[in-house]
Amino acid sequence: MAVEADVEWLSADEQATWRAFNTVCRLIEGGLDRQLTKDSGMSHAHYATLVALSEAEGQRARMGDLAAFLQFSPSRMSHAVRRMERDGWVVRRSCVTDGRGQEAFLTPEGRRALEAAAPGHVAEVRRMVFDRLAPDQQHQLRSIASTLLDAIAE
Amino acid sequence: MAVEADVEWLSADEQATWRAFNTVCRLIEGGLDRQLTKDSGMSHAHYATLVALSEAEGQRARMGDLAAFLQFSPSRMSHAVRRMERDGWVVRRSCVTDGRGQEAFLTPEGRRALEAAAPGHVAEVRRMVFDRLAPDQQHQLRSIASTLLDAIAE
DNA sequence: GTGCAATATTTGAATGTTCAACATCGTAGG
DNA sequence: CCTACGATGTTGAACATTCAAATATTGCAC
Repeated sequence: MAVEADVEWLSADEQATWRAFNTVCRLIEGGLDRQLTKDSGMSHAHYATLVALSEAEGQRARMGDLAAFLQFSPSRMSHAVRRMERDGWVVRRSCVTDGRGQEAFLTPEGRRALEAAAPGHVAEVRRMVFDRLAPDQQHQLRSIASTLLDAIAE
Repeated sequence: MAVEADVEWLSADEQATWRAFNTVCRLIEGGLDRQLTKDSGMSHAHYATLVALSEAEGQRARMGDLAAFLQFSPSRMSHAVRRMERDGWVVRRSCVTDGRGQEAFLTPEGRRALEAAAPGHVAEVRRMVFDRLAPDQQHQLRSIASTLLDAIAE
């Protein structure tokens, strides 16, 4: 990218906001990953995948839908499911109605792993986020996150 | 999902907040990484490291201080600096006052890379975050992020 | 029907991240 | 002194993520 004639730098206030926000994102994600890895042997991405499948009709979903729901790249989704298949939490089957597609199914073992992991994970989310925020901050955070999400989704 | 006796699940409101927030974090980090990689050949972590060094006294810092400032693990910091040393943006030297320590120095080449990358990065941060938020949301976000940061820092 | 672009997913290589193990140095106590 | 312990960093292996390329199938234009 060529040097723009006029880049509007961040103000001191914006910079402080940005650094705090960015650091918080990293720390929270890291904390959740560490908790899940230590207590349940799965990454946060695997946990989110299990949750998505458990909520889906018939405990199964097309790879693409799963990726779209989780906002994962197709490649990331594919690698993640392959890994989880190795662990016995998921199986892949060719889609009947579309030969190109694959469907991921949650196995009973996967459901058990999810149910075992959920309480600790939820507690950690509470500990790191909701326990710290006043009710109005919680409401503000929801509004801010939704605003950004809509904007990014274009 | 099975209900555990003593875990307080997230309310529908909390769950919506949490999913939006978590997704936004992932998308923003991913977007910044992609922009920097494409336009400047560096990851967000490398960019942050260059910024930290450029702001440090004498354009250098102890590995540990750098890691603490960026909230990186020592290992991550070490790998990142090794990689950046290979790119000629940084050099490592043994610390004079403490034989255990290493200091990372920003090279002129590293400074040039940073200066070339900064405008595009700032523009992306604006595009993804500050352009979308009303002034009061911006203020709220700073307050929320600071609150969480303080809490996580214990 | 045939050919071809679009769609759905996977694969392999490069890079990044984490964890545990290791090496080295500083320092406080005996 | 010197010994043991804590602090500072690095390394290697396992795993995760991304990008580009490959594969397979569908749907459409003709």
